[in-house]
Amino acid sequence: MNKYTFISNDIRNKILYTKELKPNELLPTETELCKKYLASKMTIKRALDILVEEGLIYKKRGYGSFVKGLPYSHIKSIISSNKNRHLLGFSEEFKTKNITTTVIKYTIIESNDNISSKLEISKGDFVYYIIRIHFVDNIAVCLEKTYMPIDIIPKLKRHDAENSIYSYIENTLGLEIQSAHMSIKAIKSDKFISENLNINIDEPIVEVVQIAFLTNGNIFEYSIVQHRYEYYEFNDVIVKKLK
Amino acid sequence: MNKYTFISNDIRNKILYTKELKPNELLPTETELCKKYLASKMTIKRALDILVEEGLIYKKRGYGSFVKGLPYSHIKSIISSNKNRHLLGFSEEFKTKNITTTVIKYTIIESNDNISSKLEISKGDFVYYIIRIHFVDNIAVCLEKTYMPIDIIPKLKRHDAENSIYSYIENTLGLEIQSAHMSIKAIKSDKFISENLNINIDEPIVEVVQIAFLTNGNIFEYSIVQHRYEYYEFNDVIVKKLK
DNA sequence: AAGTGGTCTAGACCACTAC
DNA sequence: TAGTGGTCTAGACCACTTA
Repeated sequence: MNKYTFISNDIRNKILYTKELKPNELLPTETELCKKYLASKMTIKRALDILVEEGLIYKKRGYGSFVKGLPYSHIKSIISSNKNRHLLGFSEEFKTKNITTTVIKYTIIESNDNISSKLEISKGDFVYYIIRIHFVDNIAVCLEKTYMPIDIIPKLKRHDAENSIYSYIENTLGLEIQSAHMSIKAIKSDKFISENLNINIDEPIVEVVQIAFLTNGNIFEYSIVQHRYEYYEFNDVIVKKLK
Repeated sequence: MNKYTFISNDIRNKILYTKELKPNELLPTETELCKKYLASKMTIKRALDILVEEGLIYKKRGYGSFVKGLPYSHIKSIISSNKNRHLLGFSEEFKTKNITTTVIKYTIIESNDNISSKLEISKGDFVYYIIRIHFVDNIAVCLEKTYMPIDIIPKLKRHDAENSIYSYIENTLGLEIQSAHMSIKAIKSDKFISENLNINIDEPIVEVVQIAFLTNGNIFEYSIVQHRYEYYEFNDVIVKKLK
C-alpha cells in the first residue's frame, strides 16, 4: 500500500471509528505529521488532500487543518460512498442484501446512430443488447438496459448477465474498469418500465445513464438504469478548488 | 495562477478547442512536458491528474497518457461541469438565461431537531427560513427551502434573497464557501410544490438536499431544492483510484 | 532492456493567519 | 513575527508495458 493511502486511512479511522480526532478539532500540523509518519511534506499533504476530497476535513492556510463538524447523516454517505459503487456493478453494491437478477432480454443487435455515437463505434457494428431487472430482497428496484460492443467483451453468455457482468469483465477477461461518465435525471415511468418494476405508469423514476471505460481506453458499456424512486439516492461531496 | 493550473488549462484547451490533441491520441510523455513547460515531474503529473479527474484523459502506467475517446454528449458536461455549479448558487448557474427569483417566505424561526442536527447548532437557535421560486425564462423550474443560522449570516435582508444569497455571503460579508455535501433523489410533487411550480400533483421532482460549509468550517446552509424533472440533470465523472 | 507513469524525499520559497 | 498550509523543484527509486 502507498504511504499516502496508509496515512489517510489511518487518519480517517481516527475520525470515524476510534474518535481520537473529534469534529471541529485541529489536526496536528503537517510538520508534526511528517515526524509521526516519517514522511515528507508532499506525502502528508497528499494524504490530507484525500480526506479533504472526501469531505472529512478542511484546511485553513496559515492556520491548520480541522475535522469537519458533520451531521451524522452525511458521515454515513462518506463511509460507503456511492461514487465508487458506480464502478462496481449492481451485485457488489448491495452485497449485504439478498440480491437477484432476471435477464429479460439477451440479444446481439446492429448499433444504430445513438448507440454507435455513445460507444464510439461504427454504425452497424454488433453490440449486446441486454435488459435486466435487479431485485433487492425480492423487490424489483431497477431496470437496466446495457449495450456493449461484442469485440470488446467477447463470449459473454446469458449466464454471466444473470450474475455480474462486471465480474466477468474483471475476473474472467482480466480487463480493468477505469472510469465512468454518468448523468442523473428523473423521468416518468412508461408502460415498459411499469410492467417490469410492477409500479404504476407515470410514477417517478431516476434514470442514470452511464458510459464506462476500461483502462485500455475502450468504451465497453453504454447503460441506462431506471430506478424506482424510493430505492435510489446519490450522494456526493463538492469541494471548491483554489485558483 | 499556479503552474499546474496553467498547464492543465493549456492542455485542456488543446483537447477541447484547438483540437491540437485528438481523441485517442497519445500525449507527450511527462518528461517531454517537463521540458516544454519548464516544470518538474511532480508539477506535470499534478496538471495531468486534474484532466484525469475531469475525465478528459487517461493514463497507462508504463505506456503513456491518452486523450479519451469521448462521445460529444459527454464533452459538453465537462466544459461546464455542474459539480462546481452547486457551489455558485442559482443566479450564477444560469447566467446566460433570463433568470428571476420570487421570495414567497422570508422568516426567522427557532430550529427544530432536524434543522439543528443538519446545521450542527443547538435546538432553538434562530435560523432564517426562506422559500424561493427560481424562474428560468419565466418558467418556474425549482422551489428552494433554505435554512441558515442568523449568527453566521448576519443582517441578511429580503432584498438579498431576491437576488443572490451566495453573492451576499461572498461579496458583502466577505466569507468564502468551501464545500457542500449533497444528496439527490426523486420524489412525487405534493400540493405545495405543485401550486408553486404550476404542475400537477404526483409529477416527478428531483430533490437535492445540500449542507454547505464556509472556509472557516461553519455550516452556513441547509437547503432543499425541488426541481421540475424536465429541467434538472446532474453530470459526473467517476475515476477509479489506484490501490 | 528501455521507456513510461507512480511514489517519495529534502528543502526552498510563497501566501496566508494570528497575535 | 512566527507559524501554518500551498507550490515547486531535482532527483531517486519503483511498478508496469512493450518489445
